Amino acid sequence: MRNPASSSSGTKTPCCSKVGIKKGPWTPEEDEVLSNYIKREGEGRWRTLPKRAGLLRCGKSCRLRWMNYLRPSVKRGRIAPDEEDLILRLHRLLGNRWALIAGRIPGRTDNEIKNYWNSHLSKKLISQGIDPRTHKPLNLNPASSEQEHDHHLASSSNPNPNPPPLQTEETPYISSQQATNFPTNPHKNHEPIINNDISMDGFIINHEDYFGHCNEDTFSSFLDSLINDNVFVNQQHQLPQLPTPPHPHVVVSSTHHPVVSSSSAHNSFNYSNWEADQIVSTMVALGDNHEQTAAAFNNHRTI
DNA sequence: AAAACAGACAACCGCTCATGA
DNA sequence: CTCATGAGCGGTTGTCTGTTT
Repeated sequence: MRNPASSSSGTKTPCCSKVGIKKGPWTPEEDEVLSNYIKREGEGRWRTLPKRAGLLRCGKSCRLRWMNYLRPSVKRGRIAPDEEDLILRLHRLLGNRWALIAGRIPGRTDNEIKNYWNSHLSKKLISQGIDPRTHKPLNLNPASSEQEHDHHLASSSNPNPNPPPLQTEETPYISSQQATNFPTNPHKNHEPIINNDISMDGFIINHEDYFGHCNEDTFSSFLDSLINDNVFVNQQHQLPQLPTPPHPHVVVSSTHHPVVSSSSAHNSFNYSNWEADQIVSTMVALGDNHEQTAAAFNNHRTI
């Protein structure tokens, strides 16, 4: 890991430039101190936490260590194939919104997913001829792009044609607890410019019409629906029925976060249903631009 | 056995947003 | 309304580790 004594970039001003603040990898002793303190006092007040806990770290570093490594809910180990598939689908919808994606994958952190994407999935997509940023075929040939696109989408979204059952003891897909972890403050910087009207496959989608009334819960519900594969079933070439609460498949918890019942996730999720038909029709209906979709939701959430 | 290389991932950094004074 | 502060996010860096030459 990093050498604690060395700074990665000489000219940058670190957040914790104070003398005596330790950097670099955490020791088991530091982990224990931090864990014990947070278990005792709870999370939050990160800026002052190091001093109160007796750690020579900056608050940011403590928060990161806790969130990405020490939290009891953090799941260690390899990314399972079903998790990978979910990451792929969510990335298609959301782009590099790692925190948002992580919020949908139990026990995984944004950092972990980001690392996995950069080291595994992006390369995997490239090897399949897919642009990992746009999820569209590389070297687009306008004449055959759609067909090729569909083909690649099908193969990328489900690399294994006969996957094992998704819901297992080891890999719960979306727990109700996880569903309630939907971030309350989705990051909003770096949002793309939104085309108000997207024309694709003969449809005109106006975000004012379709997303103008959406709020965060709606977006969350919508994601849940996509994950649970219950929005576009039997909807070929129809505009998506963006769930306007109350959505029949979403239980809104007391914290106003939609909850996907595990049984629902279990029973309704089926790899075959997530084949090209579903995903492609979804994205076609949405203009096949996950960033625009997500941005549209975010953009109008506050209006 | 040693060096070179590549992959994995923990950690850092700067930026943005939310909130309260 | 403005400013300061805290928190969270995504991009990037740097080190460790395993593999290849």
